Amino acid sequence: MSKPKQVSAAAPAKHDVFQAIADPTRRGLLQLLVDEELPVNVISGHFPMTRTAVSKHLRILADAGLVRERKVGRETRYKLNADPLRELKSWLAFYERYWENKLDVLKRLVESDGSEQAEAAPASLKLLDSES
Amino acid sequence: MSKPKQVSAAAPAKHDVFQAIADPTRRGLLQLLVDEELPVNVISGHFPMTRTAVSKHLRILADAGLVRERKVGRETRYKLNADPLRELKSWLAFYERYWENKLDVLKRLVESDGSEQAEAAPASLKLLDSES
DNA sequence: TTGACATGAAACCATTTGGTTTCATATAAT
DNA sequence: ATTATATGAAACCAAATGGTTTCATGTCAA
Repeated sequence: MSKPKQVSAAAPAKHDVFQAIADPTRRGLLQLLVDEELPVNVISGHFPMTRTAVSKHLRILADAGLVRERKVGRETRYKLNADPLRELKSWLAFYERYWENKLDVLKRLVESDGSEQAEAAPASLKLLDSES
Repeated sequence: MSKPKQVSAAAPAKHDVFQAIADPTRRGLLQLLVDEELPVNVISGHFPMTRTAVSKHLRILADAGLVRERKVGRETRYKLNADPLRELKSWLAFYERYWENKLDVLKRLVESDGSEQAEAAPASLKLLDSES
């Protein structure tokens, strides 16, 4: 009886987000549903495959929490739920410092010889806030 | 006339980065190689599978450009190359507004003065708690 | 030179994946 | 009440995936 009603957060994530976004069709689905809630019928019209196939992709996305479904009459409408992408973001964040090579250059500069003048740094320093 | 034909030449990406990071073992590999260049032998010691299996994962990562290999004597050493993750980052960036803007949802709600329909308010407010 | 070590390639296998077609069910429309 | 629509579930299938074992090759050490 007690239907937990799927509140917020804590998505069970039977399919993890990494796997969910691995498929290009699925990424296309996310993009399509980014600001519109659409029924399966309409959604599948955008992809070169069966409605059933699209439906299965939607299920995988739903399992990963990336999409929310809502029954309206005889149709099921889906819309994006970007929340689980936060996990991706935090995973990515860890690696960001490893592609900002300029940052490493600066770091080496600062760490390896602190005795020298720090005046050479300004140009490099700008790179530190690279991202908005 | 001379077709630009993939100017960058840096990212052949036979395997795309989305698929490459979909596998947990592969993500583990990236983490392991984050600041150390290691030979296959040592790398495989960290995973519960055959050296050959690890080697194949490394190949997939290499194909996606996420790892660089270098032959040293009779061993092949691998190290992280985070650069291709930029693609992921930019893909993600597009979706960021769809989770950051939950604040905006509230803002819109408050600003519209709720004169039309206030029933949605409590549900929306709940979404705010999902903060990392 | 001979033998041990490090590795990738190949052949093989079980499971998962992405897709299809067919069928059942619930809701809308006539 | 009957028919049409929207959808998911099931059964099925080919290809990809993740793994294994075996083998060949190149390099280091004795």
